[in-house]
Amino acid sequence: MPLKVRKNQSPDPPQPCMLTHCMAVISGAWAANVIWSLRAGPRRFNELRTDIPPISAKVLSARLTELEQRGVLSRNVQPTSPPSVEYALTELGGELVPALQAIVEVGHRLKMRDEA
Amino acid sequence: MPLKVRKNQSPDPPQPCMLTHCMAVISGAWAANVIWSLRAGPRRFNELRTDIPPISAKVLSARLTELEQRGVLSRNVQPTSPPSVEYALTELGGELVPALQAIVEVGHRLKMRDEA
DNA sequence: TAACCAGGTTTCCTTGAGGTAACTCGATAG
DNA sequence: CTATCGAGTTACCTCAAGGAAACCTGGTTA
Repeated sequence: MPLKVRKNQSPDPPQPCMLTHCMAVISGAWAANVIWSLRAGPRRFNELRTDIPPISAKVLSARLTELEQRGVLSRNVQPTSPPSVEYALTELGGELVPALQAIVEVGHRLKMRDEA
Repeated sequence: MPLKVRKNQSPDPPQPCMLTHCMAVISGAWAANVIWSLRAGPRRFNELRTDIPPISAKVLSARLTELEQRGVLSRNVQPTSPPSVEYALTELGGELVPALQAIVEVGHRLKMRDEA
């Protein structure tokens, strides 16, 4: 007798793929690191580059553009000379920080565990 | 005068790359979906396949192996015939669920916002 | 005898994300 | 006049993660 496929009890009312869609917000290389770097306040392009050493200008630029379009962060050109550009988390973007924090904490404890 | 690079105020004491390391726990295609599908209880291989329709057996298998090695989920062979295999979140793995939940909520609100 | 099941593994192929390096631009400092 | 800076582009390449499809194993049922 074939095993019967149990209904998944997870309440997933709105759309089945909400998660996939929402995870896309922080997808792409270094996206989480960028958010992480901005959690204590605005940073300029080159500051982010040195915060996240192995990131290339191209990818940082791409990620910043995406995250801005998605409403996670804002881009602010200062009229200095040479003009400098400050990136900062939006209000909604800031709410991702505790989530990342939680993931870091679990990751940390998983590491503790398998070092023991 | 060159702009001075401000020190990043983010408290990042343990290691600078903790975040990168921890995010790797949920990296790989469909990893978050697998965790999400297990949040309401154990599921079998083929149940997960139908929970997450566009996933291939190969990738699901790879992801389950990784997540098990990382301590996020457990694999339990039931001595039925044919043997069936149940996957379930570990205690630590379960703690990722609220984090994913938070990301989903922000994603949802970002979507609301740019539909308006 | 043949087909089906669960739970995978293997092979092969493709694609697109990411890395590197060089270049741009306008302003300013030496 | 030329080098530097901040903030990016652009062109090019590569390679490993994923997708598709076929196959496997041991037991069961029709």
